[in-house]
Amino acid sequence: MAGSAAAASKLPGEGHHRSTRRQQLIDAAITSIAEHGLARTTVARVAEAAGLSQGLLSFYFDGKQALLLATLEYVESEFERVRRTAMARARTAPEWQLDAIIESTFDPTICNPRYTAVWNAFWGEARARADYMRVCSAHETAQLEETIALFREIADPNVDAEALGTAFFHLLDSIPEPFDEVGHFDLERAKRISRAFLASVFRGRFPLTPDATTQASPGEQ
Amino acid sequence: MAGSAAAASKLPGEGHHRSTRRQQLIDAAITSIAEHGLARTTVARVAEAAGLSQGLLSFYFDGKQALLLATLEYVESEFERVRRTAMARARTAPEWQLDAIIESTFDPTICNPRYTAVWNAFWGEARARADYMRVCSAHETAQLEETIALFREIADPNVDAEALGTAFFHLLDSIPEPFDEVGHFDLERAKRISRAFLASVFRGRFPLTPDATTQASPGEQ
DNA sequence: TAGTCCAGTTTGAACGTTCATTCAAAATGG
DNA sequence: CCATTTTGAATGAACGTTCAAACTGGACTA
Repeated sequence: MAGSAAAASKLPGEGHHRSTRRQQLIDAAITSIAEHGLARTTVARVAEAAGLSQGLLSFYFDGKQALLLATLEYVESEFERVRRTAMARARTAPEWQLDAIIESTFDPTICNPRYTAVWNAFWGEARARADYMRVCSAHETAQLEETIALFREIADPNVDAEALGTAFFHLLDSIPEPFDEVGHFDLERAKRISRAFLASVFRGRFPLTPDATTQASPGEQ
Repeated sequence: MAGSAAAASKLPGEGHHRSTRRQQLIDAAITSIAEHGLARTTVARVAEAAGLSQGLLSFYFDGKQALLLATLEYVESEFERVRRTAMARARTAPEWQLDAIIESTFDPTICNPRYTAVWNAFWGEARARADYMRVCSAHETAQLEETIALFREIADPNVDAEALGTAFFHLLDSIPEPFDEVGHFDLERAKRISRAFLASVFRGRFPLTPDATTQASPGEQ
């Protein structure tokens, strides 16, 4: 029966291709932003990058601004997803959680010129647009506090966990920035610097070694 | 003869008001960018903020883009000027130089919503515009290397001066970012965190005490 | 099976808006 | 009186959105 679960629930533009097309347009928006910047990203350019006509953008999104916001939200969700996955896989000890943060931050899935260009471009306009600011600042606040919490678990009482954690957060947040300057960014170098930071600040706890018996406090010589 | 050193050297639009008007337009551009963002900064808005007619912009600058680039260069030069002044005044020991960097970075002359909004907005578009990128990346590179050099002078051999210096640089660079989020930013808190970072990383050398033997410097306890 | 129908999808040109630039004319002031 | 400065409306280019028309493919009928 019900030959048409489809027909019954179908609003205009709600066919099975809908989410595919939306993602296609988001990918095209990312391409355009990475290639031409946010200011020069036009409906025509997005449509061209997607291989679709201009009119489709307003068919699948409520205008250009809605697509741009969806693009920002998509990139943010990818950042979040990769990080959550890495932290869930890692041991629960704070040292390993921090290592998972490093590994996920510089995972090429999210740390690549396309995504960092998008994040950077929106961040630059976020001051002037409440909708961008909502996404950007929620993301940064959550990650900053998560990082500081881990630092608090590790830090001696005679160092300032908030200051060190904040610096570590901004280190990871900012290193990928000069991506296109050289056209290529060395992710391994970024990880090395980040780990060197932890090793310098928490001598004895870093670098990590895969031994450890119980809670995973790694050995040090 | 020579009644006019003026007339002889005067190109069109080169009267004595020229630099005043240019600065007036730059200030208006800063106002517009801080208030509406770079994307929504139009010739009309800049002219209105300056209290001048639209046509004057193209009279004193080679179009809107030239004004925007001049605005970025002006803000960058202010950053540079305040920093250079502070470092020249401070003792030459690397600890005091780092303290001067903190003090100048969070000097309200340059660390205010207007200037950070401008810097942030241009930085967001820099990937896509070579002229913005030139200014932004030269600035950041110079300051990053200067910071790392100071860290090298202080750091033990068993810590990574580059990693720590890079983190410190990005800490100072990024803290002012969420300026408009709260509409107000606590510069004293920023300085406290920055100094706490140095004290945590270089225990024994920070916090600074005004003793020391050599040259003069401001008292602080 | 072949033919018909139709909701869903796609096109792209037309439209109206916004914007930077231009420039003839007016204003300014020494 | 004239060089310099300022005005602001006109101009044309660029852009986002709209929408009538065309197209698609699966479902239904004969």
